[in-house]
Amino acid sequence: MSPPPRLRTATPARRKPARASRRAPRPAVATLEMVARAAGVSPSTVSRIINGTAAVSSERRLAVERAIARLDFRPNPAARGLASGRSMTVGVVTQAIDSPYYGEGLRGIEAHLQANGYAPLFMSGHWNARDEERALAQFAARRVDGVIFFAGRLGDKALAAFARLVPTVVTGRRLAGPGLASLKADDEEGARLATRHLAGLGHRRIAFLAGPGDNVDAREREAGYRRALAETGIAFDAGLVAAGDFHESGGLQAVNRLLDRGARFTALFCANDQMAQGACLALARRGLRVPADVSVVGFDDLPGSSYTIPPLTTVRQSVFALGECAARALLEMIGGRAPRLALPAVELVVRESTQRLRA
Amino acid sequence: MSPPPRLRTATPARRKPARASRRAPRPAVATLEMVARAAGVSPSTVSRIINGTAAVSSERRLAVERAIARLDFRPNPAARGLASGRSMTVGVVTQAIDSPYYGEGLRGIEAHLQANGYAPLFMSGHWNARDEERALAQFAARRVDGVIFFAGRLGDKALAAFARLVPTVVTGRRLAGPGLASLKADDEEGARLATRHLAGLGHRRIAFLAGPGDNVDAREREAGYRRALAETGIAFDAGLVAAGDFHESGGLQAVNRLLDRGARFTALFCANDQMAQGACLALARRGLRVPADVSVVGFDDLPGSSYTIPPLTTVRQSVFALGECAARALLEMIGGRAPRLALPAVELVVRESTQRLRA
DNA sequence: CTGAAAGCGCTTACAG
DNA sequence: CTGAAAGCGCTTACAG
Repeated sequence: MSPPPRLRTATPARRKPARASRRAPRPAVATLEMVARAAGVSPSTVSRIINGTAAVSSERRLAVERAIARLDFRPNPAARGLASGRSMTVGVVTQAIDSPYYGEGLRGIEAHLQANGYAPLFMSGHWNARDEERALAQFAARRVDGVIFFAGRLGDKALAAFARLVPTVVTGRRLAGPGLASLKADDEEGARLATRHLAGLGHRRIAFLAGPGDNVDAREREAGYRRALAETGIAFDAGLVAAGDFHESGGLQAVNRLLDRGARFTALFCANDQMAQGACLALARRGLRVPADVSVVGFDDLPGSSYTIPPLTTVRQSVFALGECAARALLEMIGGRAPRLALPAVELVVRESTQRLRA
Repeated sequence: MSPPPRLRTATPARRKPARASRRAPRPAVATLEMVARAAGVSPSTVSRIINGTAAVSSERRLAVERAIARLDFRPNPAARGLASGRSMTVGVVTQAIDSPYYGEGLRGIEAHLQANGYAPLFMSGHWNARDEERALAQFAARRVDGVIFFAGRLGDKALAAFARLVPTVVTGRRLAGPGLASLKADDEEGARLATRHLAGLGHRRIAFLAGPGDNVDAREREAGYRRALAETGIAFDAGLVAAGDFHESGGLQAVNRLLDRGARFTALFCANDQMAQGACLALARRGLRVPADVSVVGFDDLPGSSYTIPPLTTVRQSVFALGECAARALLEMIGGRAPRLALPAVELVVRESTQRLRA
C-alpha cells in the first residue's frame, strides 16, 4: 500500500507558521501546552497535576482542571510513552481471538487492565511458535510495558529470554525466572474430581478422551483421571483411552474408534467440553443415550455447555478469573511488587449428562 | 496504583551522561540514530530508506539494511506516531471480545490489518452506548488512524459526528457520511432463505423466535421471515411469534411460552443459532424431537453449530469475511480511496435439524 | 511549589 | 540524492 495521507487528527511535523492566521481551524485535539496557556501556568505544572507527581497549590490545580475539562484535553499516549518510557499498554499473545475457551480470559484481562489505566494489545499466535515469536517481537517494538502469554507453544527457554526484556506472565504452564511469572490451573485436580464423580455414581468402566499429547493441560488431565482410578480401586485399562485433539471433530472420531474396537464403557470423561460435545454427537449417532446409556463429563465449562443436549456435567476453572489474575500479576510485576499467583480452585459442575449406573 | 518504575525497555527523559561509561549495558533496543551511525549515513537517510520515501543510492541502502539487520532495529511506533501523525493503529469497538458470534470477525479484522502493517486495538462496548462512547474517546486520545465499530448501540448521529474526526466503518447498519462507511449483511435475504427452506419442506405452521426489537439485524430477520411467508402463500400468524434476546436462555423461554399458550407448529425459525440451541433444549424437555416433531433453523452458523444434536440447519454469513471487508474498507478510506463495501452473499447450510413434513 | 529547558525517537520541509 | 535542523507532545531532572 502507498503511504496514507495525513488524517485530520494528525500532528504533522511542520514548522509553526510564522504567525497564526486569524481564525485558524481549531485543531482536532487539545495539547498540554494549550491547557497550560489557558490556565496561565507552565506545561510542567499541568503535567504534574495530571500525573499527581507533585503537590500543587489548589488554586492552580483548580484552574488547570477547569481548562482540561473545557478543552476536553486527553494526553497523547504516543508523546507520553516516548517521554516517559512507559506505554501504558500490555501485549497479550492469544492463540485465537475467537476461541470459545480463551475468549472469557481475554475479557478478564481487558477488565483488569482497563480498570488500571492500561490498554491491551491483542495478537494471535494461532497455536504455532513462529506466530507467537512474531507477536512478541511486535510487542517489543511497540514498547509494551508487559506481556501476557496466554497459553501457546513457544518453548520455555525463548519465553524466559524474552521475559528478561519485558515483564511477562505466562499461563498454562509452570515457569519462573527474572521478569517471568506463571499461572496454571490445577488441571489434575479437576480431572480427578470429574473421574471420582463418575466412580461415585457407581461407574467402573470409565473411558477417557485425551487431549493432544504435547499440551500440558491435556497431560495433567490424564494424570488426574489415572489418579482417581487408582484412588477408587479401578484398574487402568488402556483400551478405554482414545486420543483426541481438543476439538469437536476429534471427540467424535475418538468415540467412533472406541466403539469400533468394541470397547465397553458406561461413562466417558473427555479432556475438554468441545470434545465432549463431539462425543455426544457420536454416541447419539450410534443410538446410545446420554446419560441413560453412558454418562459424559467434560472439562472447561464453556459458555454454551449449560445448553447442550443434555446440559453437560463438567469441570469449571474460571478462565475469566485466570485472565484477571494474569493481568493483576503482570501489573504487580510492572509496579515492582511481588506478583500474587493464586488462582480460584477448580470445581465440578454437575448437570444432566451424568447419572447413577443402573444395577 | 502508584506510578510504576521504569522498565528495562524504557527510554527515560534524562540528559545524556556527559560521557558514556566504557561498556555501558547495551540498550534493550536499537534506535534509528544507532543505525545511522553504524551505516555511516544521516538519520534522515535511514528514515527514508525504511519508509521508501525517497530514492537512495543502492550502496547506502545496502549498508543501512545491513545495519538494521545486525542491530535488529525496529522503529519505535510511539516516536513514529508522534512525528508523523499516523499511529498505524486501528481502534476496534467490539461488543464482547469473547462473543461466539463476533470472535471470527475480529480474526478477520486482525488478519487484514496485520497484513498491511496496522495493529488493532480492541475495546469492548458491552452492548451499551456509554461504554462504546468511552471506547471511542479512548481511541481518539490514542490517535488511532481509524475505527471499526463492530455492531453496537451508539446512535447514528454520534457515530457520524465521531467519523468526522477519525475515519470509521460501522457494521450491522446502513449509514454513510464524511469519513463514515458501513457494511451490512443481507439479513432479510438470509431469513427469507431459511423460511423458504422450511416451506419447501412442506411446513405451513412455521413459528419464529425473534431477536431484540432494538436490533437492526433482528428486525431484518423478522422481515425476511414475513416476506417468505407471503411469497409462499402462508398467512402470518402473530401467535406463532415469540420474542427472544439472541441468547440460549431466551430461546429456551420463548419456546416454553409458545408451547404453554398452545401454539401448534411443525417448524421453527430462530433469529440466531444461540436461541436455536436453547429452543432445541426446551423442545427436548417437552418430549418433542428435532427434526422428527419439529424442524429447526438457526442463523449465523456458529463454530459449534455443526456439532449440536442434531447438527443445526442454519444461515451462514461469513463473519470472518465481514471483519476482513471492514478492515479493507477502512484502510482504503485511510488511504484516501473509495472503500469497497461489497460482502459475500448469505447462504443456507442444510444439516440435520430440518426434514420434510410427514403427511 | 514552579518554570525553563532538554530530551524521548522519529519524520520531513528546507536547502543544497 | 543527502544532511542539518525543527518539530511532534509529552516528562522530568535541575535550579530556584
